[in-house]
Amino acid sequence: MKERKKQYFHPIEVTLDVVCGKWKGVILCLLQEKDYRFGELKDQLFSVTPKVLTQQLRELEEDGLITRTVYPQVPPKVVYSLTPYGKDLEDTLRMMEKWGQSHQQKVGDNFNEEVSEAELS
Amino acid sequence: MKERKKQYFHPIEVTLDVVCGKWKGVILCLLQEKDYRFGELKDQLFSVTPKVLTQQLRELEEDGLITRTVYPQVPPKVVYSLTPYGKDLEDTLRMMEKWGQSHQQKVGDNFNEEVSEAELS
DNA sequence: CTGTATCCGGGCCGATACTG
DNA sequence: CAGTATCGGCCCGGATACAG
Repeated sequence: MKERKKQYFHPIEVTLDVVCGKWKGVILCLLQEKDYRFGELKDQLFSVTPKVLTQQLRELEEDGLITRTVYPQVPPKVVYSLTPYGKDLEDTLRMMEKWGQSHQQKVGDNFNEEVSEAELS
Repeated sequence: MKERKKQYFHPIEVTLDVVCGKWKGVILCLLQEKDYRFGELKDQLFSVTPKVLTQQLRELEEDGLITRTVYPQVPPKVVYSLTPYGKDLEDTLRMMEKWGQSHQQKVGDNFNEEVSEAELS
């Protein structure tokens, strides 16, 4: 899977190592609000494939941020929720969210300008 | 270089997109303290190659987090410093740093518990 | 509903050598 | 001192199909 045995020079690398996956940030933000089932997450994330979603969730689980609860029934039901360590990230995530909003606004003009696809020649 | 035309589902993706490079977190943390010259950063990061360091710095610059100031002299001198947007990340980075410390600590404790748990019974 | 199994392309990042 | 240039490996993440 994902090897995480490296030596860190700085504590922030630990956090980044754990949070830097294509969908992990959003997943963690969603789970701050409430627990989610696998399919609900898939719907929220819209364009994620089940394989990749499973990967991201497994890694978050291995890193101790979320728990996976299986309800033995048909059809199956699996609920993902935050561990205390995952909840400890809430304030951090909110700050990242805020910064992202303001930064996107700043760069937002650039993004909007290239909405027209007739750009490259 | 690095294409950043994607559509974001969530503001946090902007922040992660900008901060998630192999050395970007540490670089930003260092620059919170003081400005750095290229060689100083290279020394601090220890195992980074000049090519990769340049890449990371260029991307941070493109994203508006840092500025690159060239002093026209021989030998050359280039100083990297934070923009206001980069400075706005300070609190966020500190929180990530703190969480990283405690999480790393937690994993350390688990290891210790596994070894010493037999002594308690 | 909640996943696996396979295949695969791209880009991140490193090693090494060279330059103004 | 502060970078480029070139080559290449690895792994992340997507597409698609299948399964309990």
